[in-house]
Amino acid sequence: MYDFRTIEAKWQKYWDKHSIYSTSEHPSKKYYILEMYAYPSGDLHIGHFRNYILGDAISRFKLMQGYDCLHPFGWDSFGLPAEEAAIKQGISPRQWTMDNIATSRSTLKLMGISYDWNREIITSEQDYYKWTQWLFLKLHQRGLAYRKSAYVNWCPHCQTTLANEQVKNGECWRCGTLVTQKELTQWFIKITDYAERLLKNLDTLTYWPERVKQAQRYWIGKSEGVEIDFEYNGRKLPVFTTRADTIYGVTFIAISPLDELASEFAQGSQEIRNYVETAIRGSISRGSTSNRTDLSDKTGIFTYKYAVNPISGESVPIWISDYVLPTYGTGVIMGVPAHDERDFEFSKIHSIPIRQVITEDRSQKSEVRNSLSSVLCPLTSAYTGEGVMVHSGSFTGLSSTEGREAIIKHIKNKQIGREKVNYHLKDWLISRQRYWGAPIPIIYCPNCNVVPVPIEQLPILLPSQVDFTPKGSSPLASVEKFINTKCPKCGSKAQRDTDTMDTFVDSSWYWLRYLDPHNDEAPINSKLASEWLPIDEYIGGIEHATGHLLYFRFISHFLHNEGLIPYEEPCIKLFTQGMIKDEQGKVMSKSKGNAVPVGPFAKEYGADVGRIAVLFIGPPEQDAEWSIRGVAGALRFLNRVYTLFFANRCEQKPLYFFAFPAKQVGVGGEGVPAENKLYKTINRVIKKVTEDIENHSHNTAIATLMTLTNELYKAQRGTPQDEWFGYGMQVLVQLLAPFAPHLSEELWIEKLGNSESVFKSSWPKWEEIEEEMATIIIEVQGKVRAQINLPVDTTEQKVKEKALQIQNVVTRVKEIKKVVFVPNKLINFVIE
RNA sequence: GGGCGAGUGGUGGAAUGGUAUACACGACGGACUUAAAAUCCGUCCCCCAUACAAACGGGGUUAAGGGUUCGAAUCCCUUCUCGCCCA
Repeated sequence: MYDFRTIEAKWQKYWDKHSIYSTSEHPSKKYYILEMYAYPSGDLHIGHFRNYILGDAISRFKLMQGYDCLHPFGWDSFGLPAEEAAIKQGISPRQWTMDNIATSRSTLKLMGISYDWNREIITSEQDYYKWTQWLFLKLHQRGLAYRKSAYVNWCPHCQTTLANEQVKNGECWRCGTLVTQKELTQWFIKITDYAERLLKNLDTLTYWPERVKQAQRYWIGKSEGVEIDFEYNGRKLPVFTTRADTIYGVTFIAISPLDELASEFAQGSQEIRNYVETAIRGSISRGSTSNRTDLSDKTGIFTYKYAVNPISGESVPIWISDYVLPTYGTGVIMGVPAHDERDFEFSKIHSIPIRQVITEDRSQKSEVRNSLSSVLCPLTSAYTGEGVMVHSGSFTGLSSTEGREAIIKHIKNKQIGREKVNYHLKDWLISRQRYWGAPIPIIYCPNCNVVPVPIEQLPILLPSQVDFTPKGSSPLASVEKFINTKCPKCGSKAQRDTDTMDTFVDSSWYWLRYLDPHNDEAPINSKLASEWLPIDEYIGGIEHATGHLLYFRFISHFLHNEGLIPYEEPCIKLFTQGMIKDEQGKVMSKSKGNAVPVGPFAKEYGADVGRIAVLFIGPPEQDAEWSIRGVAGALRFLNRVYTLFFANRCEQKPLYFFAFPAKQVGVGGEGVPAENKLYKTINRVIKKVTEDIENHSHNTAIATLMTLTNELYKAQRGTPQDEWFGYGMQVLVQLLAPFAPHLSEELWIEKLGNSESVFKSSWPKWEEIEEEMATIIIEVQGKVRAQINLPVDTTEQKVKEKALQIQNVVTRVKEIKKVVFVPNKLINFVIE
């Protein structure tokens, strides 16, 4: 067993000393490879590690291909767990955070990840969050940060508000507590201004996984429709719908309990008041603003009020129901039970009439009119498809499409409505009532109202002596020294905003800070941005599809708009790696207690073994089960590679003395023995491994290297020694370097006698060897019966002749009906 | 409920229209060893095959069933199971 402890420590030191991973000041052929940075919650586990090792293999591969790589790392170090730890353990959040960073950083170093540590960033340090505050001010300056009072998602456990993207199935993304609604005045970022571009640009992201793009499309959720003004008591009651063609099927109006009108109705009736209050508290159902709730438990209450349908002139009852989302459309919906599933359910529960006004299209419209009676049969479920309008006044007989157009025209003429586009995407709520985050740089002045902190006064520092115990308001609110300040405009006594920013603000722009992390003049260096952007490849978890990756794109669009960066879209290729699960199939995480920490693992088995084990486990985009069994295989493989370098496995005579004359090494050398079997294998391996790394099929790349190792063992046994053996050894070490860098470096320098790092060597090139012979499969009726070796490009006639000489073939073939011939591959005789 | 993805040996997985099961794990056998571990070498889908054994023989097999094709793990349809996302 090779001594990985000595070898790994030795080369890590060597790489450090020779600054092998430091980034070029100005790249000539750049490759910006980025892995999602980490939240420092203790030590890293195998699940995190998979992400970094993937990126590291690619980065080293690109390095050897002659790219100037930018491969940085940093810490997403603001956030709740630091505060919780502080409350429990009594150490300061900053201390806890910095300790965790130190542990995790040393683990990454132990695993030999090729980060340029000079560019490390820590979002909770003032030299970073100063610029997060700058970003907020910039957004504010452009009118994209605004304050409003609204019902917002509130996590009772974390005692803070949450963005829509942080509510999963009505539960808090961090702690799983049921999210309720609370009315608060908060800061929002107007991401909806960019909704259209964020949506449209998805089509240009060729190298993003389809499922991420699809998730973002759904999340942005564009729907084109109309707003139609119903009338209540002389007031306009606009409703949004994408199905104006169903307007004659409206049998009720439903408004959200959070709507103003609902509270107005509540004042007149104890019963309604009770309902509205319960609904708001969220105890009736999962009252998140982002989800229309379960179909099964739609509650509601009739108000005994009626609205007028402006097109049919009918009176329709007004209901209050919690299945109406306050934030979607106008917060008021027209209920068309015959043609909307949710309305149908609601009608069934509350015995509201159902009226069908669309019938399936039967191309002959006259036939439709004749069969109107059939429409009167009660529906057993909503018909949500398109069709032909019936019972729709003067619109009867039009198709859904024609009907929508006609109705739009009609409401425009009569000024009772307008065309409207709606999005599911909502503005980004960023205020958090917690301590460990970037303070919002806003001052409230009794005279000047809301005043942004002037940029030159940044950073607004987090005070250190604070009571973090959650009280439902920000811990900063009780720090007199922090809140009391002077108005930057008029100089009178004023108070600071006491909330901190969502940590997703920090992570929306960190990838830009890596370009020039120590710049204290500006957050972003535009010149460097033009040299390094866009990110060539970004690697991270799929769970960020509609959170981070949306904010990340949005902020990139915004900064592009500001002329600070050259591209709208931040990254060309996105790779989402699968999760690591335990043997019970549960996702590995610290909170579940099944996390395998990387640090102790590396000390016991070695970094290279861990790297190979993780990469060989399966296709990187798929989930994988972590098992210690895979480690044994990785260890055995690396040991076999190492042992290959010692004659008869006695550690005296290194084998490199077999040497490989320079003129023969590589492509197109004189007298290349193309007929040599080992030479052919080597070239096939170079090609396969190169292509596999490019496609991120690291598992099969390693399998191919195992095959090469096995072949070299066979060659080593053979006598006389194969003259290409030495070349094979050299190639093996180079191809292995991205995966097992320490061992490769050891063998490259100490055993192969090179004077410079293997990462300074250039990636082996392969020669396409013209095969002289081809193996041709012989099939009868599509079943394999034989195979023969023939010179390449043998004609169909010749192959046929040869094939029919084979016993196994000729006995089956009597009358040939057809012959399928694929040159150099296959011949198939069809007989019946 | 909707959308997307997956289902291949004892296990992780390879093969994306042309020799199914590469590579590894594991198991078994052999070599080495006083012995063990380690290491090296080899065997391992099912049936024909119920005396034992058996391939350079035949047949079958990629969740189940059907279809397209000279030829399907791969493309299409139906069903089942699992996973993720959205409701």
